[in-house]
Amino acid sequence: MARNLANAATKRGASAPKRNIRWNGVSGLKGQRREVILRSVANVLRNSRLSSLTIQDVADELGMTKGNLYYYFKDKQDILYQCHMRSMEISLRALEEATAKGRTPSESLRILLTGHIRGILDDGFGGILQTDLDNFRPDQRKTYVKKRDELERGARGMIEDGIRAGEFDPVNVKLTGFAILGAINWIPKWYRPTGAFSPDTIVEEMVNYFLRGLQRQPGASQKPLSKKKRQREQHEQ
Amino acid sequence: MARNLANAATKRGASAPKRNIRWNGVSGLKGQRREVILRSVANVLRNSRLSSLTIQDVADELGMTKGNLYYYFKDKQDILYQCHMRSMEISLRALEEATAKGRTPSESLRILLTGHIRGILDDGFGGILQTDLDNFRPDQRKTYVKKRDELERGARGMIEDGIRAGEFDPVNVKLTGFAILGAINWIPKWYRPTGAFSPDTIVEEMVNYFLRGLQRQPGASQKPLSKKKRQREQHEQ
DNA sequence: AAAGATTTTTAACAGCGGTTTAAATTCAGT
DNA sequence: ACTGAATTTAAACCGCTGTTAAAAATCTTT
Repeated sequence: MARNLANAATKRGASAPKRNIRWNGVSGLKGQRREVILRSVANVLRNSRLSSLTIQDVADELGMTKGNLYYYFKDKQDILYQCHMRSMEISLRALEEATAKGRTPSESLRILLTGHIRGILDDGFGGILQTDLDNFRPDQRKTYVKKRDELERGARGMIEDGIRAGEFDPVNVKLTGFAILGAINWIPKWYRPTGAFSPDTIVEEMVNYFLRGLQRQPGASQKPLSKKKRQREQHEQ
Repeated sequence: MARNLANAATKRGASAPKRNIRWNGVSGLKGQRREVILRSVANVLRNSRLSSLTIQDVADELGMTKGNLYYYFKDKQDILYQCHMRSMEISLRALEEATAKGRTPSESLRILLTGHIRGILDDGFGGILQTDLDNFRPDQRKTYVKKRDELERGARGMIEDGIRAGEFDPVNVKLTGFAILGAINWIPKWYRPTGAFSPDTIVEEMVNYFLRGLQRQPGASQKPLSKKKRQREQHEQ
């Protein structure tokens, strides 16, 4: 019964029991198992809804006792936080790829949004986005919000670039960004892996729609962009 | 101390204490107070986040004890359900207005989305949308989902009409509908009444963006709409 | 002022779910 | 096989929060 986690962890990597690292490092054995647990949370998240995400559920999914989870994580909040970060990292990778040189704003934005959506659909951490950050510890919230802002700023930057380049209509960058990212964040609410729409279809169709709304209309009036008045931030959580 | 609710209820309507109806009707005294309570939930929802929406909070907001709430509602679930319905009714009113005769699809859709967003921003029940329907009683869920589907079908219908009329691009109606409504449902996550954006601005900017993404591009290829293959429903909650 | 219904409070209950602790088990290395 | 470290379990704890029941207070009517 004590092999469950180990089994899960080494399921893919043959049966080689050779483990030379034993300490508590990021990539140590304990660290690996932490990842297994987090992936398991993602699984639970896929099926049941967030409101019923209980420590017990996660333990059941793994076939271990809930007490054991506290050997790997400080508390539930910590687990949730880690999930948030995993999810965010995937999206930030997409941002990185998107901001590579030599792309038009449309191309960049398409890559970013595609990667962002795929991350939500594929890795299963999407559902975590519904959680609010209220019971994060200050440092956790700070770290997470920083990265989230990075993502949002990235998306907004591309929209701005597109407007400046005359490729996009002069929309309100911030609100349009909220609209796009909000629509994406909402996906886990209706998406079901067994449903009618494949991730490919969803990505294709949604990203197309998002971009079409930005594309400059030939007959549109050219409003002068950027009055440069830094509007106060409106974004609590 | 027993006047709190009454005070709140009659705050606006002068100090006339005449109450001829006493029974438990929809519009009876008890019914009126129920509305006051629900509005109070909306207030709590505006400030704190949903995860911390506790019966105690609601009672505090009203200046009464939590036990008293059970004189007006069966249980917490019931309260939440009522909030859902209030919120939905507002949106359905917008749908009704939007589907009046003699409007183009764009016009209809604009009215619907405007009313829907305004409802979320103004009445304060928007935050309730984050809740999942898991712990609804079957009948509650059925009733609510029926109305929600009505709203979604309404929106989709307008998109379809627009495509048929050559006014909109031939998008995937369902997914585009998810995108639009999802973006709207997400609004309570970032909107703050004291923030930089007024409801007017938000409505204006978002609805414009949503419609621009639908508008037929002059050079776009005309895909034949409606293969009529009823795709399986993908929408659990 | 009294009676009866309505409304509110008080206080206690109950269960769920996160957390802790110590004991038991497993594992790696000798 | 033995030892100590790493891992897991079992069981209990505990606080929070929804809920209930009965008593107290208030209001309405006569």
